[in-house]
Amino acid sequence: MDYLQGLNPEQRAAVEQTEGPVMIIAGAGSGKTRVITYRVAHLIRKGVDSFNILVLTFTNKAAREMRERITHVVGNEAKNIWMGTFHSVFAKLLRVEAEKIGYPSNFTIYDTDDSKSVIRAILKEMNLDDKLYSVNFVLNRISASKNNLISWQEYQKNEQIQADDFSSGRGQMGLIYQNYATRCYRAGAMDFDDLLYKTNELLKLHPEVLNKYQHKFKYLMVDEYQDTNFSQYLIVKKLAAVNENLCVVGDDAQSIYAFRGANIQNILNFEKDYPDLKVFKLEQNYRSTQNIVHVANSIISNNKEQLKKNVFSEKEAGDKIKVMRAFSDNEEGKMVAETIMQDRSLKGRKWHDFAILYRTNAQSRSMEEALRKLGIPYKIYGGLSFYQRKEIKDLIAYFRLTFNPNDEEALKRIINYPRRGIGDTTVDRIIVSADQNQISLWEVILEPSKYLDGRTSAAVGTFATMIQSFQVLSKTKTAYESAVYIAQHSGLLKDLYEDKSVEGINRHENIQELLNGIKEFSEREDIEEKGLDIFMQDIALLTNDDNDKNPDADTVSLMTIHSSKGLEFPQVYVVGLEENLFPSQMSLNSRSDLEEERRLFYVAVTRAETKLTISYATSRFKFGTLISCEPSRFLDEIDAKYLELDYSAKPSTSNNPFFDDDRKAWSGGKQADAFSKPKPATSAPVKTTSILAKAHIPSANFKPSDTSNLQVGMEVEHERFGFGKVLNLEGNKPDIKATIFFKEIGQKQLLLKFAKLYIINNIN
DNA sequence: ATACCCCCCTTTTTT
DNA sequence: AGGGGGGTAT
Repeated sequence: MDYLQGLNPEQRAAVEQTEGPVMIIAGAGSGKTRVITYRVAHLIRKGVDSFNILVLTFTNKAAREMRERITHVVGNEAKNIWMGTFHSVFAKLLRVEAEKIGYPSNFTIYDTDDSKSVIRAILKEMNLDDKLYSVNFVLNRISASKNNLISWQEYQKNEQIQADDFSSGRGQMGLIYQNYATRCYRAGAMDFDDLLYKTNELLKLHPEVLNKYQHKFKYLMVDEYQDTNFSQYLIVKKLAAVNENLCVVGDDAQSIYAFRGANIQNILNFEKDYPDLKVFKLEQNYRSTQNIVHVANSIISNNKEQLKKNVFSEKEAGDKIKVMRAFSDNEEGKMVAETIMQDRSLKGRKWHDFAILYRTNAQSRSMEEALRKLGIPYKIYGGLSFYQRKEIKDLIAYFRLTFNPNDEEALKRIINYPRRGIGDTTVDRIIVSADQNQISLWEVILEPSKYLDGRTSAAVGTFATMIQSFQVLSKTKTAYESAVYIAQHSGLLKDLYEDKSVEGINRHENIQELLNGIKEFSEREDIEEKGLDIFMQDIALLTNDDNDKNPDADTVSLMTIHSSKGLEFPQVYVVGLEENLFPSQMSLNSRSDLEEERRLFYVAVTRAETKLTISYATSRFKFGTLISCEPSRFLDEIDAKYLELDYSAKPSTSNNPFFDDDRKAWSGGKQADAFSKPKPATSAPVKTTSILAKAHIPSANFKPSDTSNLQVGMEVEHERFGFGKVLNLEGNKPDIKATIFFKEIGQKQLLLKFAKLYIINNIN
């Protein structure tokens, strides 16, 4: 039990209290992960069967790291622990039990894009105004309902909800919810929220199943408990009801997911659910200097509702917190990049000692540009995940359809990609036929001649046969063999291979990368089943940091504050501290939203170990328009004695329409108005005009020639595309397609029967 | 059926 | 600024 030696008394007490309900309030940087991992290790050392332990984390990454650290202490036993995110753990459980609630065990998991697409289709069908019923609004409303375990039936019956919807003119919401749920069910699909919602349904309708897992999971631990929603809360409560060996770990000050349905009350009220609860508070911060901890405390003290705790550091006081003012977003990036450059050589840092944190993903651009200019290597976390790329989603849609032919979103995505002559009209006809005959789209597709006319019916039939061949094949082949076969025979690989543009090559490489990933999976020795269906099972739940090829590379990290939770860096830059950006404009309407923003700021600040720099710009581009910005109210909330203001930046004349050469006005003021914004010359947004691409002006004598005898090598002029040379001709009589290289715009394909071309010469 | 152009909206955060 | 959807010419 030597691992207990490295813990402070409070940490150790929390580790050793293995029985009964336990709540650990862990301040930022207080060794929370250590405590959880050692607690699990301790359980196993004490003789608890690792199969009886369930650990729920917030990210896959956290789960992976914990498992590694536990393995370090207890060895291979760690493999048997059920450990993962709520979504992945209960997806796994649902795969086993799905049939009990009417789903196939190979159900598809719809991601947010799939959900939105379903909603779009429903709105269209119901003829609803998509301004009033915006897709985001509808999805949020459905999501919130599911997270509060309100079924569509209850939604329609609930008077309060109905009154709300009607008063906002959205009386059809209940019906939309019903249609959405029905459609997902029909498609054998669950969305993210369903994974929790349906788990609740399963445990409620099937006491024998509940009982089974209650006895399986004798010990439960939940990390980041402050971020759980009602649906998650109830699953945990039910599973723990028999043994009550439930340990939750969290920090109410770091609750930043209320927008997604997380309920901070789950942690604030935990004591009421378990009166014999043992509470441990971890208050010593081992991560940051005293100055950083003081700043963090002074920020969070502006929030009203919180659990009392006193986070302190015994490290050195450290540097003051630097506040930088820039005059534009680009300049902010430049200042950050330059100080990173300086500090690296001055203090002998590595690139990976630095992190730049921002409120919104859109802010990454100005930072990237600045880093690139100075040749600083960086890596962006979050943003578009590998699995969200179009080409990856396309190939995966083929896989999805192979294993679940009812998956309508997958079907719609690929039925005409690559192009096989099945257009929107045909797809609409298939949908109508399916509705009329009360059958699935797939059933229509299987017998196309019954519902469609000759030419389209043949194309659809070929498509169906192809998918069926994938189904047969995948039953016997490994994941890799099946995947390669499907990528080739769907025509997708060829389609991408033929695209020689930079993006096309990139897409082709991405597909190869996915196939490589599947190959690795196929070659794994620790799993028995290696079919493509197994690989597919939780692919929808993977995020991009699960696909990090080179996690140890020495690069500066860029990410949103949300995705920085749980991480730490010696030097941290928190950028964009401006009103309407941080705090976000959306949060200004309610106290609780504003408090969440403040907690977010708290999270950002507490990522820093030794040096923290905060910056803001007085103007920035938003939606392609330059706007002027005021410093964030959060800056005023920090006690000035911890701050060091750097107003040395001189506004550069380039790209700054606000700057009117009146430099005197820009010198830093006193503390009272230290953050007050210099008045710009213009207060209204300044529209920037884009440079128009020059259009080709046809020659004076331009008149379309007869192109029936057009030959490769001829030089031609097009009304809009300008001068070009014929590279290739293909196709038959009326539908001859010409590939022409135009001087001004590059290669194009034109149908001769439509294109108006003037033949200049006939060199051949 | 397809390709291109224009206009709209976006930007809060993510499993 | 950039991406997506819808409308229109090819």
